[in-house]
Amino acid sequence: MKSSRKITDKKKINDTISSRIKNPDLVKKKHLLIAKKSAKLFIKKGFAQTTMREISRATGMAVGNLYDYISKKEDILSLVFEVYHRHVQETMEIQDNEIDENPMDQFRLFIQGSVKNVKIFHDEIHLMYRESWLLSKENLERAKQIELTQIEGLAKIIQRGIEQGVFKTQDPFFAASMIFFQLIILTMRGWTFQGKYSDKELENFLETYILQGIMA
Amino acid sequence: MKSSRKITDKKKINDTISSRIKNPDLVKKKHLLIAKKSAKLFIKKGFAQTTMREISRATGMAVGNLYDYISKKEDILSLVFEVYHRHVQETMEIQDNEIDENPMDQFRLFIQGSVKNVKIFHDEIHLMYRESWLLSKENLERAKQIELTQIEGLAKIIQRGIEQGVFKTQDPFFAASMIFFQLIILTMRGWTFQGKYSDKELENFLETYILQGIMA
DNA sequence: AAAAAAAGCGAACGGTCGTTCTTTTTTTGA
DNA sequence: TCAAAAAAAGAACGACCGTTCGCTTTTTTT
Repeated sequence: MKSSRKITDKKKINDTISSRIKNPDLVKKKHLLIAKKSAKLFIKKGFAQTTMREISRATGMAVGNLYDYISKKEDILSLVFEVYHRHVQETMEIQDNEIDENPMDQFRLFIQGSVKNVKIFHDEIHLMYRESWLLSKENLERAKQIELTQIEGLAKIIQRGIEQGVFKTQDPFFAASMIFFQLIILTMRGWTFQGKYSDKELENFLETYILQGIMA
Repeated sequence: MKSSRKITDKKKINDTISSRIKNPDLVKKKHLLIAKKSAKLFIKKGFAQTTMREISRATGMAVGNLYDYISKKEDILSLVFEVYHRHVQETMEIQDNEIDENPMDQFRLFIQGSVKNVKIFHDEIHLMYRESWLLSKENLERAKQIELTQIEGLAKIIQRGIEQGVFKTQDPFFAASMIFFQLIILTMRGWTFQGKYSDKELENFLETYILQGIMA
């Protein structure tokens, strides 16, 4: 029997990764597997330094089989970002449901939630800030957009705080951006504080410092 | 005549890069050339994605000749960092000569000087934050140490400001770290502000925001 | 000016990488 | 139950990478 597998068989389903496999549930399952296992490797060794053979070993899938689910190595990096972004957006939606609180409480809640998220996704965030520039133009644009949405959400909280006189800052979006970056500092420069402060201390310092930056 | 070039000929002069070439001035000159040209390539394509052949073309040196001045590709990354660090330390020494100012002025001077430096070395800083983790243990340790020294310098200024009642913060070193990170964030996430603010506006916002974080 | 030393050169080597190809195994459905 | 479709497998391919080696050219020394 002639093989039915030609490169031209690969489908481009909307804006997701192309795949030769027919069963969409299977594709979703394997994409998640590939993303999770690869993320660990990328974090440890970097994207460029991780080989397809290593990914094959980590996922338990043969190299040829991997290429039934992706079309190039870069697709795997996109998959990793996709999985992380999906999670972020899900937790964002939960936060959005609590809009009628007062700005101060909402702000603290946002900070605390973010700190928790940063802790959980420490490695993934580090990876994204290290290697997002390797993404294709479209995928990079999408990553930027998601970050922007998050910053704008925080800016809105600050804006309401200014209107009610509890916060004070020259520009809410600028302040939101700075706070956003301050939140991820632990991810990128953790070693600066290594051994100097306890986790609790660090969290406390961070929240106080951020607050002082926008308090009226 | 038998070639006198054996790998074992290479000298390890103290803690610098090993080289087969005898003339130290020539080594220094070529190391600088290699570092400057490679930095540009690394910034554009990343260290792992830049080939020795590209570095050869950019420097005008044959590949074999490059290896007369280094012993492995990673040495070139170290060279790039070395050149940048030397510059940073030089500008730091100038700033240290002005210790008897009042803390507020000194602080502003520090911030303005840093902003200027960040602007000049935008690409190099970006590169270092992206790829420092590829360095060998010793070189990474040295990079960390230099950053730490800078932070401690800022912390000392803040400390004096607290003693004189102009600044107020829970922990000077923590505050200094946060400020330091805020200063370089523009390098990494410049696109967040792209088209939103002018350069002058950005500088002004940044200084004001940082100041508010530690003002009494 | 000749010999020795130093510096420069680029083809060639061995290995590894991403990707493809063909075959084998498993699943599906009539 | 068995043939057709789908999925999995891994050997093979070709390109390219970092590095080396032996040679040539240039500079220095006597």
